[in-house]
Amino acid sequence: MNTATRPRLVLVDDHTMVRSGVRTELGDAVDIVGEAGDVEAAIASVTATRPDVVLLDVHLPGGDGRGGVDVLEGCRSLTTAAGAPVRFLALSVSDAADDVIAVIRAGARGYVTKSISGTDLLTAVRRVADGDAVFSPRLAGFVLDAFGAVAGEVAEVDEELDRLSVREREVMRLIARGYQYREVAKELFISVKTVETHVSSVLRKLQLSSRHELTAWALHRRLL
Amino acid sequence: MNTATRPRLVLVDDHTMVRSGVRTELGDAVDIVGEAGDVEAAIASVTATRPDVVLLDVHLPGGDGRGGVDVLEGCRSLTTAAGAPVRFLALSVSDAADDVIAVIRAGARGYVTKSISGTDLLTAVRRVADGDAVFSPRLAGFVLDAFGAVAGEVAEVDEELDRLSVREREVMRLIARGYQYREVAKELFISVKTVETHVSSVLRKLQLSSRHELTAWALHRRLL
DNA sequence: GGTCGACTCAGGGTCGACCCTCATGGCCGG
DNA sequence: CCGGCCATGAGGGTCGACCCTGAGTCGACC
Repeated sequence: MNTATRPRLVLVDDHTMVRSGVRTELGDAVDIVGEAGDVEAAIASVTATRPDVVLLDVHLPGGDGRGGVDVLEGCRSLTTAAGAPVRFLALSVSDAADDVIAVIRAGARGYVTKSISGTDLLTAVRRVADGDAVFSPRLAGFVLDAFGAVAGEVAEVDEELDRLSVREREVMRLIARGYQYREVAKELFISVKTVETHVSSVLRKLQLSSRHELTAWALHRRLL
Repeated sequence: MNTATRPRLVLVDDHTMVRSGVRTELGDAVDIVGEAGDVEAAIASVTATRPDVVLLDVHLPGGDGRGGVDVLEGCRSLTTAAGAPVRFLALSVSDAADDVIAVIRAGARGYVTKSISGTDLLTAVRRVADGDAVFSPRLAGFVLDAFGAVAGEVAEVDEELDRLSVREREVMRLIARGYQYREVAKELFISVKTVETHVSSVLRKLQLSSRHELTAWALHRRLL
């Protein structure tokens, strides 16, 4: 992702008025590829379209009644066509600590309230698409205190990550999760030898020397 | 650890009166093998005695001025003679969220305030020694919400862990962290062949088949 | 048309991970 | 005193991880 292209977006909110408002405010700057008003429809839509970013309402009907958290858990580990993870930006009327914690723990990369301006929302969407963490100022201090400074690290990740090709990123994700070469090969329908080639490139580009270091690296950057 | 034996304890608090009070209240039920009143002395004492539990004051002079957190970071990954990790129970006058979060993130297994009764403190020490997580009731909800339920899982760990010998546990910890056989051998002053033997035993006893699964296992049980 | 990068794959080599068997010595409980 | 568990370690074997060289296709860009 870079700021020149339009992020592909899925919009999840049970209020039609809110969805309409977001569409109007963001307008042509994004590509809205899906909308949903409940948990089930949201999971289906995100799985089908694999967007760059999901704008996710925290309080949502359906599922197990835990709102946006159910959606996050139903969409674990999805990736875009480019191999980047599908990222979630929580959009809520509430700034209660409990809501924030639950949705961040479930994997959201940001949290903003519905009082945000259109231009600020666009900025937030773009930053999340780029892998940054985004929080409205009054939440930032709280969240970063609780979970350690993530934001700073994430920025530098994509510099190194950008040097990898799409295919290399796919291979890297599987290797870091402990897959064997043979398993990666079967998963991606390529030969073991090709997997070796990609792994070698990844290790060289990231200046690592073994799959263990790769795992540690990915773990540290929270890419798993 | 089991409740029949007396847990070996190190007491860290800058107030002599508090240490005296703890000694009196816990009396013969524990074996106090060290005491300290500042960060440096605490690290030295814990490193030297490798107790089952460290009772740690959160606000402590010395170090980098971050109190108990400095002690925790100075004592990373220490183990007792039996191969279990040295566990820390934070003891504080404060129940401010910031204090709790900082010390838990740094690795403490529990947090109680100084208003606790002697019998309750003894229970807390024993539970921490057994690997449980312990928090005073009004903190429990907050902490578990933020960091996920840890307490339940830990109990079942030691059943499987108990089937390993002391030496096997030491080897396992290093392997799970990504050490190579050669590095483990050097670290423990034994030959590579002996490391192989121990690793084989560990994998067989835990019914795992590779170091990757071991890492995942240890990660899941939060032994790293 | 030529170059360049991404993706694909093969051959061949080194080294680490993991397994099995076997052997020694110490310590403990029967 | 002996059988058993533990820690130590050797020999020998299979297989996976990682590296280097080389090479064919395809699409993008000049």
